[in-house]
Amino acid sequence: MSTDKNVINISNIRIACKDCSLFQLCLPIGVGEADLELLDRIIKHRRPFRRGEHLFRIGDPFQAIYAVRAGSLKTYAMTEDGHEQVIGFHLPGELVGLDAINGECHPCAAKALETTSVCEIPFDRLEELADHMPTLQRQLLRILSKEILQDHNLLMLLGKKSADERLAAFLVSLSARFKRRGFSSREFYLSMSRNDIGNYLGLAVETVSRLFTRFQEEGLVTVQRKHILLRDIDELSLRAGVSGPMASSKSVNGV
Amino acid sequence: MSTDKNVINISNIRIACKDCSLFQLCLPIGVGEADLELLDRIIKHRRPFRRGEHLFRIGDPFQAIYAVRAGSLKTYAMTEDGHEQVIGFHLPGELVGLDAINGECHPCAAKALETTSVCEIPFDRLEELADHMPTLQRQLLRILSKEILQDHNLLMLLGKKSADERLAAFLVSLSARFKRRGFSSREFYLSMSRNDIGNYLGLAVETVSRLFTRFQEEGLVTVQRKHILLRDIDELSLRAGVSGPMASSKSVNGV
DNA sequence: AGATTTCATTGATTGTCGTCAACAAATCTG
DNA sequence: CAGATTTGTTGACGACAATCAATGAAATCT
Repeated sequence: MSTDKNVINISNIRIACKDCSLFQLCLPIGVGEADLELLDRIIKHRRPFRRGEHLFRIGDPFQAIYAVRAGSLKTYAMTEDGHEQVIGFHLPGELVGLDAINGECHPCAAKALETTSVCEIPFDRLEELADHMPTLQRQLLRILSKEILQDHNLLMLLGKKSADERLAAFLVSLSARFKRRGFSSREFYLSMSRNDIGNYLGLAVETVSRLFTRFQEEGLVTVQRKHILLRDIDELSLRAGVSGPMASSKSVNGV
Repeated sequence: MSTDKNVINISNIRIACKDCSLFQLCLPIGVGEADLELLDRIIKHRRPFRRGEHLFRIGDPFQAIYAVRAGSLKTYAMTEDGHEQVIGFHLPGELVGLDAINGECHPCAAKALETTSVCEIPFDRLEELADHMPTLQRQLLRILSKEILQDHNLLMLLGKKSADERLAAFLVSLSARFKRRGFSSREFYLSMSRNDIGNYLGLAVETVSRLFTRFQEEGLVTVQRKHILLRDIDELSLRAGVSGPMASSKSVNGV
């Protein structure tokens, strides 16, 4: 917070992929050193984005995909009537911009939630590279497929789950993602606003706020502003799955 | 309906990709005849599936993706508590099973909604083929990306839209997809049940039923069982986008 | 064909969550 | 640091859609 008063020239402190702790998260390829070197060479490191800045906006020409290096960001689209719809939150090691591959320009925007640095991967160069690297090609397909899978999970959440199930699922999911990155799975910082959370989960801000309060009253979490402490992850996981009005009354569908 | 009493040997009446009217829909690649021939060779035509039969179930080992040839099917996943969640409906020319590429087995099931024939494309063979065909590789990425984009659209629908907006959007979307395939965009047959529609749209069956009735009363559609006639597509499109309680009252967000 | 089951429609009622509104806290700005 | 703006919390109220329940219509089965 206090060390980055003066922006220094990033290009000088560029870090190679092979030395990046996130490397196996963003492109977990099984390639040799030589291939990795090639991959590394096309990747651009850009100056960090400040909170609120856009990596790209809706309609921007698609040129590159991005890997989050540090910080976090959100992607969002616009409904026809000008409403923002948060599509996802992205933590270090995650890729952004995959939904633009098909088209000419970005169908959604990416905005930094805090000071965030990313690796820019020009897509045409990546494709060229992949032409001669079957492993990379296959990896790309897997990454996109995984993204589809994640979206399907979110679809289930929005289609079936009640408000508390949604928030519980959200917290549990974040917890797992932080853990995977070596951060605490019990305690973390929510870089997104309540508004963004509600938007993402298909809930009103007020509902999110109330739920945080209720979860806290029930001893599930301790919430202090954007700081979250999960006191009972098991119970939260339970709520994320089975709960709501049906769980108590009777067998839901005979299973 | 009356001609397929005896199942005949499908392998004899196999149709080449290059002669398939759907070819440019399912794999719109810009490849030469020779490449197309290679692609065609790995594709298997299987006997048609009857209504209710599964192409694959949740947890089945992933071996192939499928292109719908005729008929239609639904894909669905299971929530933790055993509830079915319809992920999508698939018309001729659309690919199924893309969310399994990342893993070992299918995360969702695919079930025929009517008598349906598909092309089975063994994925390992497809990858081998793509290793030597950059265009195919790139095409695959684009197809997956498109799928992601579609999921995002559905996310917006489930996250923000009211019940009538959802059904309107559903009908308009189906209409466009039928049109693309050379069928009527005004008049079509809903192969899926009301239950499936509701499940897909995150609504109760009863709500779907009531909405159909209401849309009919308002002269937007004529519904007769599963047969749908769109009387006012423009108005439906309008409802699919802007409507609900906010549209009338005041500017939603200053835009 | 009749019986059984599945599917679709309609009505009555309840509950969850969104909306409106006011307030508090924090962050931004000059 | 004070004022302004954004962001988060809490309460009251109402609406939309889910649930419960009953009936009707098709489709499937024997």
